Amino acid sequence: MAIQIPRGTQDILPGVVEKWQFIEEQARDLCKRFNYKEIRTPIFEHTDLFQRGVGDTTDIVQKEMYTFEDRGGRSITLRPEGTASTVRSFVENKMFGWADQPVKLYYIGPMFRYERPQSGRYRQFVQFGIEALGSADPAIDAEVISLAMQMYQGLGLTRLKLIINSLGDQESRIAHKNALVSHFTPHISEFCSDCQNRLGTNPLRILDCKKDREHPLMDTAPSILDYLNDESRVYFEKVQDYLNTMGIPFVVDPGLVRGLDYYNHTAFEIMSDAEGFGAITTLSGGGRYNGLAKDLGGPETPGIGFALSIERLLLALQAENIDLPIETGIQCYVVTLGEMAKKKSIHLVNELRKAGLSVETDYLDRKIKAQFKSADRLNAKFVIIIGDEELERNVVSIKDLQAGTQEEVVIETLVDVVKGKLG
RNA sequence: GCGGUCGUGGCGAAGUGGUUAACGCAUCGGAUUGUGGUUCCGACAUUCGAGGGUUCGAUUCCCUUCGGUCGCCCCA
Repeated sequence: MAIQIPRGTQDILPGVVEKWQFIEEQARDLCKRFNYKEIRTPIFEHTDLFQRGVGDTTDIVQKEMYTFEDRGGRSITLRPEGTASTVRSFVENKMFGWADQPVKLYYIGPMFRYERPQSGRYRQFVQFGIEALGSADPAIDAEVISLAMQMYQGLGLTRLKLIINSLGDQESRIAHKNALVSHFTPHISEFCSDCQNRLGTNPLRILDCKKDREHPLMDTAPSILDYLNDESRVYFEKVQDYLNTMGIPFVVDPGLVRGLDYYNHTAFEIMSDAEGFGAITTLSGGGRYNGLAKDLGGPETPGIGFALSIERLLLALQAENIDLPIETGIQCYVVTLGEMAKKKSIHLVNELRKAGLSVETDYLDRKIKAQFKSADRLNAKFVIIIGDEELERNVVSIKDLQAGTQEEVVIETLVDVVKGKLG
């Protein structure tokens, strides 16, 4: 039996890869406009990075990492997300000392999580993400959110829902956490086993639980928004102000809890509410992580970022019936008839390509009819016909496939004539 | 990690415990000996995901396994 692709991965083949290229171009273009520079970090890192960066209690670290020992006995992990690597690189390369601050970076690349695949979820998936390090200005939070929204809107998506929340600073978080513990503790036995564990590890996540959603204590649970200290509250208000100023609609959801430990202050998620979308409606997520650089051994540096998955973006496009303007087709197809013509065509094809044109020809010794069929299927603008008969007169024929017209030109002028026709 | 569902030619898709596994698309050849997208004719699965079992006989029944797909958990 032939070897199969590993579970949860996919081959992206011609015909679809053009969509990926288009989206990646859009992302790069967008980053250029927002002045984010690309960073490329390794696909694998030391396992410690994610344990410390993403957080030991998170599902990602506890059950989803691709971890292995290399031949030198080091514990290595395929990156499950991009922020930890980016901040590691920021610290390691002392970017905090760069002249231009804040440092604004973006990445596009594969991430790996060991999960059961389903619609919109793969074991290897591609994230496009940005990180802005070195600024604690709420305007940067708004900028990151704006870039994320523009990425989707620029591709034509409309069924978008932006949800934001504030997780507050350290002080606020502790106050809220204590309030949650005292709220849930008396009745914790009525909750699912996951939630009973969460009470000790990360009580915030109880609010996220789908199973216990109906429990009366959920609605009355203390909201983080009521525990924000003045500084955190003002910060969050400013972020909202800026979003309003830019005309970006959003909903504040105090229940929005991001699954990674490093988040504080602003957290946001963009979802699709398009019909026919799968169960997973989150298109992207992001937030602020002011303590992360320090946790990873660098100076205290504020940071914020977000990441989106290209796979889910494609699903969203499909759900909204949006076709990307993908260009297919070639400019010339060279049809040959006869031995002499074949030999001559090799040269002409090469000349046309050197002149910058996209050109294809037959390599299967097919009959004329089949060669024309190929040209048609390849969506060629022109068919250039080279036959022994023409060669004797030093000409070739050019046929415009769309118009159906055909004319003869002197061989030496072919390249110029074709270029002229293509404008 | 748990559950539902599915697995037949390049693709889509019928089908039945029994001698030749429908059909559609695509492909190739011919009608049209040097001209495409239409039409007509012809060709194209020692084989029904893999392994094992039941049976005189299995693609069809059973078990195992791998994979797709959808959902739970969680996330992008």
